[in-house]
Amino acid sequence: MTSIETVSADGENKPENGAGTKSTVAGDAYRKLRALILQGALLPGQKLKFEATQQELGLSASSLREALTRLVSEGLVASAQRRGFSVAPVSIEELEDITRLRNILEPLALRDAIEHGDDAWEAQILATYHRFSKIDAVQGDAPGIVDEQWSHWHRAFHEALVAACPSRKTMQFRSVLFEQSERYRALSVARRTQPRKKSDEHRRLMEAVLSRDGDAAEALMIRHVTMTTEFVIQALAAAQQDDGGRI
Amino acid sequence: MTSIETVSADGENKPENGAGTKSTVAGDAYRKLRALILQGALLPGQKLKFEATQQELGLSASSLREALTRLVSEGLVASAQRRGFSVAPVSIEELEDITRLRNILEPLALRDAIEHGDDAWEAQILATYHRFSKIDAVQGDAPGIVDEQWSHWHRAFHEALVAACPSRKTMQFRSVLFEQSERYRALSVARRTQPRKKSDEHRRLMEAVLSRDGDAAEALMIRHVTMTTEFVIQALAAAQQDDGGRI
DNA sequence: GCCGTCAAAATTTTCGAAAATACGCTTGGT
DNA sequence: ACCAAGCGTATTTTCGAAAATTTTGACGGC
Repeated sequence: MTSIETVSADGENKPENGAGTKSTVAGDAYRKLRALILQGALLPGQKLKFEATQQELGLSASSLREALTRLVSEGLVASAQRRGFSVAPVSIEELEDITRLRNILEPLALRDAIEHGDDAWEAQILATYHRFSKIDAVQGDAPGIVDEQWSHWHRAFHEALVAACPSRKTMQFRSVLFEQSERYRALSVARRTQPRKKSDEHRRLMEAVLSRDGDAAEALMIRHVTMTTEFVIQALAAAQQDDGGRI
Repeated sequence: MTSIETVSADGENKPENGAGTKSTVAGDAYRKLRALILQGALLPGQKLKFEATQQELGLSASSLREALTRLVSEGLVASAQRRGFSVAPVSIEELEDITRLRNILEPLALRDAIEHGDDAWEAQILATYHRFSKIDAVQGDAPGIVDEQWSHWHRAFHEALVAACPSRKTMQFRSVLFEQSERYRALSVARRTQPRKKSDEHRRLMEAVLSRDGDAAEALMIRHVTMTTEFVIQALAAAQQDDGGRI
């Protein structure tokens, strides 16, 4: 048995692993579509017509269907039987639901990681934080722009924090929820009118984790997740007034 | 917007809804395969060759692929890139992982349900418990037989208990974990040598829930989940000695 | 005798077109 | 003028075969 494909987000498959990666058409489509949805390029509710989507990604119906099926089970795409697929709708209620569960699973994973983490785990946290903080510091304060690099390292950092958690299931669910949250954040960023205000939440979180202070880490994590959601809700609510609820 | 297909187990789609159900080939295959895996007819690790599986279910490669993809994301099937699919392997560690998370999510959903449940919810609990208890009382004590009816009403009862929980995400994850647990239980039943000993756990659980006693319900639920897992582990460990770990 | 290489066979993955279904529009009736 | 039914079009779903990849087995060199 070689490499079992995990259900979701394996962080990032490097373009090369040994003798050249073997990607699949359906897998590529899945990742591409996921990226488009996560960065808000495809809007919630938008219909994903086969012919158009197919052409855009350059693949056959069956493969596209496979990719979409995968996204459905991750909650990023909705499927109406025999009426095709569409980008999953968003709602403040759903975001609150996601947040509530995240506030349970993230601390759970974090405490596990703190308990089991080794030197490599610590190093990885430091490394990803470094990358993230550089980008975070530089990142343009111009609203309305979804920064791919920022998202990437933000995710990598959060992933690194909990990477030492030995529970596969917890990690899996956590990852799905994180992803869903990210979509909301991206949507709110795209609609944001005020510049983002930077914070040192991530640094403090990292420090608590590295000093193996479970209680502090949990508190900071919950605060981080909760506050992020609050900002997102504000931005979405404001945008919705202009939109007339278009998203 | 009519009916959005949910990610997993909608309990059971009735054969008729209004003007005749519209099933899809891929969806049927998905349900059929899932049933086979859950009742242990397909053994863990077993390769799911396309030609054979396709013929058995009578469908094309693409549709089968779609069904398998769905099962992968529910953790019942494993996919090795370009080397096809196989029934997800089992391990005591995984079962313990599943159990640990279930012991968090089930009580969470249960407390929510107790808080929000209305008369219809109570009625449904009573109804499904009635069906379940009848079958549970009669059920042959002969080991080695997986009773479809028992499984069905057992699941329905547990689903009914938490049905009033308003958190979609919690319900979704709970459902996935319940399903995975069921597979382990089925596998242990098939290998069980001693007759099952009946208990009144379910009745007491129901009573606590209906009397809206969250603490008692939580305690009973955790006990139920934990003890079930312990039995399963015992049976699997015993069987593994004979098998030489074949499953 | 063992290892690496190459080709045949088995298997999975992908495609492009056919079948099935839903949608919208016109038409005919009241 | 309004509704229903029927028909053509748009769209999704399914199929069966082609393409790509892995596995197997045999051969020849070391």
